[in-house]
Amino acid sequence: MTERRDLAAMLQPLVKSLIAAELRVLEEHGISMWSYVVLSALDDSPIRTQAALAEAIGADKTRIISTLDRLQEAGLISREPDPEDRRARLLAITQDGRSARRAAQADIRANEERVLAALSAADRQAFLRAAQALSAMPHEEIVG
Amino acid sequence: MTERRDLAAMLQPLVKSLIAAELRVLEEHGISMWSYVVLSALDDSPIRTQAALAEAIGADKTRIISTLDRLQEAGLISREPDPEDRRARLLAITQDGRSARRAAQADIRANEERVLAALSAADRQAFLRAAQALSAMPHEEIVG
DNA sequence: TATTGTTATACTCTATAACTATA
DNA sequence: TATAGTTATAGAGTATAACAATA
Repeated sequence: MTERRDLAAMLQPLVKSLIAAELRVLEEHGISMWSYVVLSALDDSPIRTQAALAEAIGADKTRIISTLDRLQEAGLISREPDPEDRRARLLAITQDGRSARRAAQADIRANEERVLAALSAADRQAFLRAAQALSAMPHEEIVG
Repeated sequence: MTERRDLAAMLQPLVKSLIAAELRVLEEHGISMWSYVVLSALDDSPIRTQAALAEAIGADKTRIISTLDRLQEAGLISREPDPEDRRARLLAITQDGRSARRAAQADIRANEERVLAALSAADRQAFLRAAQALSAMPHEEIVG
C-alpha cells in the first residue's frame, strides 16, 4: 500500500490557504468572493436569468441577490428586465466590471505562480495537468 | 501568460467531491468527519489536553467536546483526568478506535486510488509529490 | 490569579418557505 | 396556474463569552 496521507486531508488545507490568498487580493480590489465568481461567470458570456447564473456558479438563487445588488450599484454589471419576458433579468458584465475582474484575476494568478514556483518545472506541469483532469471528473464518479 | 483557470477555483470542487466521497465511506462506518479527524490524530500518539488536540486538528476547543463525548461513549477513545494535573484530560485511542479508524481509512484510500487511476502513472506520481510539497508550505507563505 | 474543560450565547452562512410581479 | 425574482424565516456550523473545577 502506498504510504501517504488521505488525499482530501492533504489538499483541503492547501485549498483553504489558496482561498485565503485569493480573498486577500480581492480585498485589495474591493471585491467579495461571490462578486468575483459572478463577474467571472459573466465575463465568459451574458446570462438571461438570475436562476441560470446561480445554477452556473453552484449557488442558491436567493444567495446571489445582494451580490447582484452591489455589483449593479457599483456599475460592474448590467441587469435589466428582458423586454420579451419582463420576469427575467438580463445579466451582463460592463466594461468597468471586465476591467475589475481581469485586474483581480491577474493578481490572483501572479500569486499562484509564485506558489507554484516551489515545484520543479516538470512537476508543475504534471500537477496542473493532473488537477485539471481530476477536476473534470463528474462529482458522482469521484463519490462513487 | 499560461492559459488556465484559477487554481483555487479548479481545486475546490475536486476537494469538495473528495470530502463527499469520504463522508459516504465514513457514514458506512458510522463515524462522523470530526470523529475520524480526532481518531486519526490520536492514532499517531496520545495527547495530554483537549486544547492541544483541538490545536493539532485546527479546530476550536469548544467544538470537539461533543465529538469526544460520542467517541468516549462508543469506547473508541479513553479520556481520563491526568492524576498529576486533574484539570487536564489524557486522551488516547482504544484498540476498538484504532480498528475503526484503520478500517475506514482503508476504504477511503481505496476510493482515492480508484479516482487517481484516471491519471497516467507518471502524472499520478508527480501529482502526489506536488500536492505534498504544496501542502507542506506554511499558510502565510501561500497567502503572501 | 491562571488554566482546563464546559456550557451558554451570538454570529455567519446557507437553505427553505412565503410573497410579488409578470406570464 | 406557472415562473422569475425577492424577502422573511429557520437551520447548521462556528466562534465568543461566561462559568465551574483545579492548580
